[in-house]
Amino acid sequence: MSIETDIKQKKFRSPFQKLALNLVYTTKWLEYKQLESFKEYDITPQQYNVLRILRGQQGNPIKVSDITERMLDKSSNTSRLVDKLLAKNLAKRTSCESDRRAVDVVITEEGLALLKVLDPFIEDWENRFNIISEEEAEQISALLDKLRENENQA
Amino acid sequence: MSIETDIKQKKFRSPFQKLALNLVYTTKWLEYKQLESFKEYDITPQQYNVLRILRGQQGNPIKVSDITERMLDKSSNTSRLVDKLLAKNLAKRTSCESDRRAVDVVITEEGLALLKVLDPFIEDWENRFNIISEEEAEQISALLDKLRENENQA
DNA sequence: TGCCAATAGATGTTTCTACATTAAATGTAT
DNA sequence: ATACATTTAATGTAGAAACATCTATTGGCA
Repeated sequence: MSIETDIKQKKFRSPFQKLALNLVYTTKWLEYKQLESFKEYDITPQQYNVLRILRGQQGNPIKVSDITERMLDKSSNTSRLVDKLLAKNLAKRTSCESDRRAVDVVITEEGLALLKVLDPFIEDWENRFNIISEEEAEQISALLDKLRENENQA
Repeated sequence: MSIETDIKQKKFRSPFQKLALNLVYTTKWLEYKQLESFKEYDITPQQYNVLRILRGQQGNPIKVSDITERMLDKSSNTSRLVDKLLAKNLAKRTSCESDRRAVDVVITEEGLALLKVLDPFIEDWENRFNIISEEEAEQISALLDKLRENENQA
């Protein structure tokens, strides 16, 4: 369905306004789908994001602040997210020797196992994107990067 | 900055995964910018969304359920959002005569005045999108619409 | 008409987010 | 070496979101 139909708005101030609304709308839609898939595994998209970052470390510990750097939502409270993962035995926390302020986090076997269960779900809804071509996907990505370019301007 | 740098991830499973992450990341960035602009006017992006819908009615009342239909985030609790607007005298609520379950909502002069103050901010950050062409903006919008197409599949 | 499902919106509750503050450890400049 | 700013993570708190439930009203139909 077109964004016009979805939010029942016929006219937009500009193609840029339309794009901004469409970006927000499409992302909400995407997050909602994701939330739905994850619900039965009792994990939130944010927690999943952290888990995937941990897996990406391939066994190496990573500091809480470095997790934050890699997150999609950098304003989220990583410390408490890690708490949640600990409570479910999906991650381990050990104090960092080289810097005793820092805390090292590692994914557990249980965490890896959960990701393995979730992977097909994720791939499924990523594959839905096949409705557009790989080139188009790359192109949108590049344009999105461009939109964020003048971040520190004005 | 490229999404690779922003989330410190060099490789993606596919251009589709990269796009999915970029969509979420870019929208978070956008919402954060918006939140920042609105903060000094003590209004949230959601409340702003409702206010704009009310203004779009050009003086005609609109039911709470119809507001929800037009919102970007349809899962939000419109009833309480309207409460917030009432508390700030930005909207009025009257019971609907034809259906006593329903509630009619109208924007106040104060609400219109606030929107008028906010408009330039919004236009400013929409105009940043000028970094891409109008055609490109339209094209991304169209592709986003396409991505949401198979909503009810699988 | 009377019954029951459906709808509209309000409200209760738990969890999460945003933001500020705190506490400990480290870096740095004198 | 000491003082002070900075960094790192945890925590406190107010407000918001997510989700279920409740109440009132309406619509449909036997």
